[in-house]
Amino acid sequence: MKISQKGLYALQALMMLARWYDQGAIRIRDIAYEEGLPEKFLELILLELKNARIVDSVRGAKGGYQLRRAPSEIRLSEIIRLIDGPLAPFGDAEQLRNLIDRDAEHRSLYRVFLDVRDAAAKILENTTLADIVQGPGAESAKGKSRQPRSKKKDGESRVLPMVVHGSVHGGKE
Amino acid sequence: MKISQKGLYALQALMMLARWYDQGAIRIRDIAYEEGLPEKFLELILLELKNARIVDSVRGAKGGYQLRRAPSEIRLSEIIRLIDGPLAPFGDAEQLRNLIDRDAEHRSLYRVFLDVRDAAAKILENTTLADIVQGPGAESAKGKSRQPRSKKKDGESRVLPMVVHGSVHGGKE
DNA sequence: CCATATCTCTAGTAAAAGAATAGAGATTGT
DNA sequence: ACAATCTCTATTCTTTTACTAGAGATATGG
Repeated sequence: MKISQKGLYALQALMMLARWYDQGAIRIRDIAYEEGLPEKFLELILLELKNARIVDSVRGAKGGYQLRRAPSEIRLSEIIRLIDGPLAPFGDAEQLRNLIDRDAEHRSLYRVFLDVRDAAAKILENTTLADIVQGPGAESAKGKSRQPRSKKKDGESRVLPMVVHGSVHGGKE
Repeated sequence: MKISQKGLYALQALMMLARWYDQGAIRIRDIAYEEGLPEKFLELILLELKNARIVDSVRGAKGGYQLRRAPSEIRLSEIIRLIDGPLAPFGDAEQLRNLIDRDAEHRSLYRVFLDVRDAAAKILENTTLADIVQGPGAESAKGKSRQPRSKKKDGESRVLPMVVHGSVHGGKE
């Protein structure tokens, strides 16, 4: 399994959308600017995420993108599979299982590949966007709580990114 | 981490050499034929493995390749790193650690990547060629013993591959 | 010491994937 | 109507992948 630049961009964009979950649509331009991503390329990525029903778009002026589900319902595995393909280091899980069944000579090699895939899948299936952002979209469903999230009382304190230039609709514009 | 065709070829070739460990050098042509690999391409791969001191070559007539160390001393991680690069799904371990230190915004994402890398590394570091072949090179140092190896009394029974066409020097030719 | 079998090494190459860029079209808010 | 946005198709440039070709070096056997 390999995460491409495109895959990283997708994850960064989604992390940003997760931080602003439920606060309105955000323009491509703002995501690109804030995350430092190539705008036109990001367009294609968001379109793909939209077709996969991970994000929703609002067209026209004041349009933009937003998450379609809560950050805690979006697993990293889903995003990576979509953008970069299967999690297995070689072929995909089904192929590997077939090879294990049919190719006696290399069976145990493929078994190792499958083990690696399973290990990666386990982590990526169990990590959601909520697990890797702080912000409105945080608070994971499962008590994973990787870095002990800062004890801020939540309610005020929403300074966060996007101050210099960009904006969220409903924000300061 | 992604295993390329080339990486798979390397592993297949090494598995074959492991099966015949300590039984003399084997020609590129025989490895290619038995494993069904493109000969000229395999040449390059073996050369690379040689420069990395994983295999040894014998030049001239009756020449060929053989493992330089016991199969139980050759970890899959070493081979894959050589042919396909770092085990991390993005960048390499050091890069990821740097990003975790410096990029607060995406820290936890990179942490996940590092977790995935660690999980893959753990498996691949702990699996040697001896773990994935049966033959003279088997019997791993560690009691991993993935598939309960067939209870053959060892001593006779060495029919194995390479009958129709190929040959090992010291074999039937 | 010649002929042959092998590994060694440098190039080259065709196809695919990766990483964008360009621009016209469709929708919506004001 | 008009500007701001997303939508969609095409094109381009670069890198990587997966090979192939062929001349050179070295050892064996007769």
